[in-house]
Amino acid sequence: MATTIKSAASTAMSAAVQRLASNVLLNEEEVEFFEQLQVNRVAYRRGEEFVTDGEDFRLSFLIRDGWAIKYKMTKSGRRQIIGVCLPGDFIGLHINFQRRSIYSVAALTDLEVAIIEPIRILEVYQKYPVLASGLDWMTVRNFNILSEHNVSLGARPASQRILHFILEIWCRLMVVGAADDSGFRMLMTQEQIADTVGLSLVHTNKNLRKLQREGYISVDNGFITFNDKRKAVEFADFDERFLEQFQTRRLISAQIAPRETEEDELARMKASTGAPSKVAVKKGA
Amino acid sequence: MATTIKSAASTAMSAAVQRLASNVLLNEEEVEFFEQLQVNRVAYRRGEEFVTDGEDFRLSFLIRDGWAIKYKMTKSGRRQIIGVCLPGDFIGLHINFQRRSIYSVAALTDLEVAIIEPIRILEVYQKYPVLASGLDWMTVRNFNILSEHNVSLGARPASQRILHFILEIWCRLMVVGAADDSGFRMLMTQEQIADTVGLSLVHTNKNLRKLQREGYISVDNGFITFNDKRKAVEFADFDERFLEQFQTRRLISAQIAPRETEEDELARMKASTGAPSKVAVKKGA
DNA sequence: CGTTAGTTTGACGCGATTCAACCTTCGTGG
DNA sequence: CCACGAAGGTTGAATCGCGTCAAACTAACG
Repeated sequence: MATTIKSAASTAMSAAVQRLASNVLLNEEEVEFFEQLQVNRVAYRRGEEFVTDGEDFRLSFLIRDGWAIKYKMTKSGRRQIIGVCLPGDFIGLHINFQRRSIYSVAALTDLEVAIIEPIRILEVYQKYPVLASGLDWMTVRNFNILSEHNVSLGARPASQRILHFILEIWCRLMVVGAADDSGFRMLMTQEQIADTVGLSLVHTNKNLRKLQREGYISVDNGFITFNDKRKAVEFADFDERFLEQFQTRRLISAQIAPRETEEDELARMKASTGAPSKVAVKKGA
Repeated sequence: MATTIKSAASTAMSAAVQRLASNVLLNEEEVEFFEQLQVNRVAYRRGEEFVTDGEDFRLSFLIRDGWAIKYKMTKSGRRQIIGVCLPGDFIGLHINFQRRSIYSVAALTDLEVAIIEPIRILEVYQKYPVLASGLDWMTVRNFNILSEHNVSLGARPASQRILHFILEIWCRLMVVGAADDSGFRMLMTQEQIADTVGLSLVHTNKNLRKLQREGYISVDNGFITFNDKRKAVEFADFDERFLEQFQTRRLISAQIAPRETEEDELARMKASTGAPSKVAVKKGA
């Protein structure tokens, strides 16, 4: 099962392009450019820390395959995982603004990433307004994810917090084709989940078992299945609009001829999930 | 005392410009344009909710004076405050991407805001690369603030969490000149603080008192004073780099002639707190 | 001078952490 | 091929932090 998912994610179109295509209509040229961005690749092994809090951080990463975590340590030695990075996610997209990292990043699984020089991202903003719009979308979405985490950590009890997190990961994996309707393979240990939802390992375990006992999820060898999604969403107080944000649109590329007028481009951005991006009014005014 | 601070914040240069100027070198033209952006003003009264979760949200706000909160309600009726908005902060800067709001915003104090059409923000990105760079900076900083909240909520005990939050607000107020070295006027009730740090009102009160008893802060009629900032920063596990981010640079405007070459512009962006922004390479390459 | 919003404090109980033990699976080396 | 250790999962019991309930207090305001 796991193998199927993995191969699906790494064929033909990269996860990153799938992510972008879920928000914005891409043409062939854009897809090609974005794939090209990812030529410079590196692999990390499970457990490897490849960005360290406080140290130099001048290159951006784009996850092609595998999962990673962004985290910080408190002075009392507790680890708080700030974000889980899935295929198609950037790490350090806005790195232009800081010379040193203010968090650490480690590979949760064996990892395949593309290393991207910040300059190339600027190039996206200069030359590919639709792609840029997609990147901005990703930034906004990450902000929303982080906000939801805040709500969970601050105002939701243990079991809801955990289920909410599981639902979030599932949504995000769906977009890049690494989950199916029934569920997904959870690649985090309970300790890592605990450090994400701000609970102790023991308490996380007990509530995870409770969620199973009460029929919200089934766990089989790391594969999490939702028995009744509606019930789970309800119980976890999961914002359905959040879910909508991740609904991938089927329309991808090849629907629009490569060389288009500026009006077409604007139209494509308007057709994206939301209003036109900041680059939309490129020369309008 | 409060009056002094307030008048200081609303004279001559707007808080927003002060914020931008703390990261980026602005010339007169840019300052003027940005002030002009804020001509369309509205006032809200303390307690008024002017953005509602789930409803239309198509205009951006820029706080000129007063404080506001962004929050969400959970289904169990708890309120989690996602962010405190201070003078110079945008609300809905990236609104282009969502038609409806996914949080509510309410005035914490009487509020004076500028209403800005998203199109005008696009204009900033088109025509004023240095200003745009400053806006991006603000976005990144907001992300960092939210990340720190995550760490606090997930991994820090009550008293540290509260003190950390107080220090954060102090830092942010310093940038816009609404706090001094000794402390600042806290304009939130304990209930609002509680909803921000994810604790009950009672427990927040008790720990707030403990912080006073143990000599970290003094509170006099809403004015919070740090008795020993070093000790407070240490106890709250407050990231000093976070603090540095907010250190305002003295160099503002008028240092560079209004009409400059593109190289000067690039240089000014490079001189900002960090590397050049994405708009830096406008026509380079 | 009463009313309301906000602060403060004590008592009680629950939820989460911690400690401690045991179990399973899996990879590695003898 | 089995023995062993390491990593991860599971469970119970004791403890502590935090939430809830309840009541009193203070200051601001009409």
